[in-house]
Amino acid sequence: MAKPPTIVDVAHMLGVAPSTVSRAFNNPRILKPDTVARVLAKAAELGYVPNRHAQALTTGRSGLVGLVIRDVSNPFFARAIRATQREAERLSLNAIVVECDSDADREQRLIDRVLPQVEGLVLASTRLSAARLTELSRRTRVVLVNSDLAGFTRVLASASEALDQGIRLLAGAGARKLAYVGGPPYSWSEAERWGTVRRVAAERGLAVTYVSANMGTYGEGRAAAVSIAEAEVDAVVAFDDVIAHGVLDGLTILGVRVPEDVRLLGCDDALPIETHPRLSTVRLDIEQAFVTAVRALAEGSVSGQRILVPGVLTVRETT
Amino acid sequence: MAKPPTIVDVAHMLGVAPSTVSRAFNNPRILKPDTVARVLAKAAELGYVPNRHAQALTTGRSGLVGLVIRDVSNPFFARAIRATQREAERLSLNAIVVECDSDADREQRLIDRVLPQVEGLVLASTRLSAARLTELSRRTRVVLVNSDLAGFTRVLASASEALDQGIRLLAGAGARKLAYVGGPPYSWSEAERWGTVRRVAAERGLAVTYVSANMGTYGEGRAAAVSIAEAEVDAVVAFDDVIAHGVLDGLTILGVRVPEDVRLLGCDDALPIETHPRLSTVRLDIEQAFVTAVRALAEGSVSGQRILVPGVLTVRETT
DNA sequence: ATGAAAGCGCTAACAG
DNA sequence: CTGTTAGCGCTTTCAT
Repeated sequence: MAKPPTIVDVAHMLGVAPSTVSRAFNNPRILKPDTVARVLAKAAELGYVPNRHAQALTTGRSGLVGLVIRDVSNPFFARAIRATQREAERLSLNAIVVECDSDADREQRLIDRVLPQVEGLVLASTRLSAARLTELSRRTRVVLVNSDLAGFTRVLASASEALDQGIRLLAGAGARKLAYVGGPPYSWSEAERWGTVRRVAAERGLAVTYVSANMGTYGEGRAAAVSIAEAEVDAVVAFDDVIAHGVLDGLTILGVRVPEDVRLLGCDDALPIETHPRLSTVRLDIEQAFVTAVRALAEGSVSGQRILVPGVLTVRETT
Repeated sequence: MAKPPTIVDVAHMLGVAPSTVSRAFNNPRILKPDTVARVLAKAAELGYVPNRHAQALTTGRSGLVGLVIRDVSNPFFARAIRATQREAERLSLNAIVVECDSDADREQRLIDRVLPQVEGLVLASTRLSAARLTELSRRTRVVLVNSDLAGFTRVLASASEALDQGIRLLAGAGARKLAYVGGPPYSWSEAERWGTVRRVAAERGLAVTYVSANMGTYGEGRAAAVSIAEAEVDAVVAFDDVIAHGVLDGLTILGVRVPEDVRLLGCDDALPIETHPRLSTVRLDIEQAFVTAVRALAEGSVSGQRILVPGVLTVRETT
């Protein structure tokens, strides 16, 4: 692994100053076009590539953003990672992905570790307290996704409107008793979804049973099917698709037919596989949300604005 | 965002040399314990954190490794990302994740972009040619996962043995005609799995039909069910679980019962959800594979060794 | 339009 | 044990 050529090597070979080489890359317009061409040609010939560490040291810009998520195995985050990376790429940035397991202390620790290398952080469904976030935002740029804290720039992938539509659809089909299978407590998404379900159900005069699936796993969803069957509801709204599929499987095992006996609505639409019957869900525009977040980071707008990205109701076979 | 304190600030406040502060962090044993304590205390008081860009510039070590994968939405890679990140964390490294869509040119381009910032690269199922990889390995450390190129350090998550067992199980249960639904062509995993299926089938005197699912999607698996049903096989081995579930769904739609009419075996065991009936599969030790890869990178062993990590047959309800 | 020189924050000889 | 002194490779005034 030979030591790569530096800006000085290129300069010497051409009999120009190192600063000229630097300018050929960063500010070519102030140079004579011919000079730029010669520098670029020689650089290519030598295989010169700017040393990002040196650049970072002088400019303070590392070209890195951090993406902090809870759980890589949740398909929601696959779409999040992809969108973040694509947008970063477009902005000549790279993304560091950090998984923190819904554990605030671990999250803080990992953030402290990446902090010195990144230009900014996208925090998805963070568990950090407002105080810690305020402290953090003094050290780096921060954009929140799916956390609604005033004062911070935040992007919210909202299911509310689509969920409203979905419940009206359920009610229109004759549903009178509803179950909502909730996800991670204290998260903004959970608050929004449960809030919407409760409100719309009340408006329509539907009864609602709350069943919890705190960790948001498939197994919890399947276990929840038991209480759901006991409650004799006509429809189930699940926090997300993973839970919804658990419920679907659990219900099937118990001999409850979907959608004939019970209708089922999920949320996210991120699974790499479908099932039979195909799950009706709220398709969240996760890509849009994370692209927006990365852009806000890059623009460095300390705007503190609140951006809502609505999902759309996607009716398939379980409603 | 105030400018953070530097090593010089800490040194001045204590009346010691900057190098002493540096040593208190990097080589405390050569310092008087009392000195170390004073430096660390003052550093903590000022909120001093080493500037990684400066460190990277002087030492040449950025504390970053790159993980290059094909497709974040494939659950295989969720386990890969998690394992890589955990092991990196343990080694005081951070991981940059890059998704390249099974496209060699895009892969090369993205690699060139991260190259200047990383200490090494883990390439999972790379599409890069041996020539390009050789060229790459002159510029940075490279460890391959699921690519078997002599001369490179490589870790292979092998399904062969477990698949062999699985097929014998299928044959023991009376299967005579087999279908194999293949995944991404030219990949090592595909070659290994298809090779094993063909070999073991021949040994046992089973007929084998090859059906392809090049992109490895659920939809292709479901589509493949048609040819599978036509071929009137008794058992199906799928390249991975995503495809297997597509096949399962497709077969169900066609009225073919699993496992009563056709038995089904997947590979990977990485899905965040289960289905009904639960899929029998080969559980790959993806964590072990990527942990090993990261460690090999960090150790910088230019060993070029070939490490096999076997999977285990996991019998559930479809065989 | 280009060169010279200083400095980003840190580490690593080399002294003592 | 600790201080002094050079850089690492690049950008950026300030000159010319």
